[in-house]
Amino acid sequence: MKLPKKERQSRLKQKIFENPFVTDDDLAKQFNVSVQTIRLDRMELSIPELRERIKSVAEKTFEDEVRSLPIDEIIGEIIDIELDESAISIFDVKDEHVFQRNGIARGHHLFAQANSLAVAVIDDELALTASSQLQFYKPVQLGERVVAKAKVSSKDQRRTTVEVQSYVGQTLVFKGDFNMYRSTTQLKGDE
Amino acid sequence: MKLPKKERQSRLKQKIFENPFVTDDDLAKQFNVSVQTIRLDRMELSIPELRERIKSVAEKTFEDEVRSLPIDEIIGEIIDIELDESAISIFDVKDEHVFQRNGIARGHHLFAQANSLAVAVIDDELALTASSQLQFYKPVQLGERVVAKAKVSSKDQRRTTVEVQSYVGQTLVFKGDFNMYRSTTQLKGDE
DNA sequence: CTACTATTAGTACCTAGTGCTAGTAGCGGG
DNA sequence: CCCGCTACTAGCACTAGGTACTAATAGTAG
Repeated sequence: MKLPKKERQSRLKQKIFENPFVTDDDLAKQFNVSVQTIRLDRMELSIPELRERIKSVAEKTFEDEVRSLPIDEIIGEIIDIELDESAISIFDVKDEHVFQRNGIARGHHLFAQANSLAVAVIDDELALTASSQLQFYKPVQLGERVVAKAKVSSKDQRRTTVEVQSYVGQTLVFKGDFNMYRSTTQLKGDE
Repeated sequence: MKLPKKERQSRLKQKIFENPFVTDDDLAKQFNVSVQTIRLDRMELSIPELRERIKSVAEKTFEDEVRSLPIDEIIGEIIDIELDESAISIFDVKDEHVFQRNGIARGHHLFAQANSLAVAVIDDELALTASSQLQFYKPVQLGERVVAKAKVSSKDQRRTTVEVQSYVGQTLVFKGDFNMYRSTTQLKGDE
């Protein structure tokens, strides 16, 4: 019934990573061992206690000044924004964003960063992407930092056009033209 | 030296808003009153204790984080594939795919499903998206099942064009034309 | 003087731990 | 068969940052 130590510890690590809000007691019950064993495991794995874990998660958000902006659903970190004008975000390419076999960032992450930024820059209750044209100029590699710059290029009653250009260093790697619906009533289009 | 009650309470509120990580003890020293007074004030103002405050901040971040990450797995489930010909995948729209405020699926998930499918249908070691044109016809709602159908429409030495159409029931909700690079050598383009 | 508010003090209890000591169960080697 | 080792368990004292409650005191208004 009980797992070997190594197995338990690696699962423990995973569990806590997935849900840092879990107590030692919960874990002890899940793994069918004593609380003490869980604590020994945490020591060995250098995993801090529940409250410290929660605190560090909270500190991360809190330190981000951008948290006050209505940006709770953004891919990448917004570092500058002028509503209905322009915005800049950065996105660090990590393991989970790339193809395992060649370390190239998957396209939808670049799209997601650009599209989120296009949504964020629009100063309206609702912003949905109606259509877009994308160009992927150069593969982005693991570890690179993508800087996306959005500019509102035109605006009428219902629609706004946002141009997003993403760079790695000085190199243009991606460009997207987003045609966005605005306003409070949703008719067509997505996001 | 000591402030009147009302004044102290409004400053207390402000202090805690600015820095939710402050303890009652700290506050008591700052306002030069007893810890009990601070606690009575918090009760009257319905401000939760330190740990609860930290926890709620952490929960907010954590939910945002897990929301932006799971774009990684192969998006949608491939239910039929004929290499270099066509493919079909399904994608169920869940909580984590939609905007909280209106339950509409975020565009990059539809893009990700379509783009993954375009990559999958190509019978080559490497397939990267060079460019694409997207149309979002209708918002997709939480709980809906999106069926994406990919068709290879043209093919030459280096490039393949894949048309993907996504449906909810009989309704076309999304269309994407993907211009893909193939082969083992990577030159330009992403994914 | 009494009533009332604001404040302070102190106690028991809570959670989710740390840090420590001690004991046991199972296994391999000599 | 005992020795030593690892893994696990158990218990106790203590901690922070509280809750919930009772009681006492100071000041002020009627």
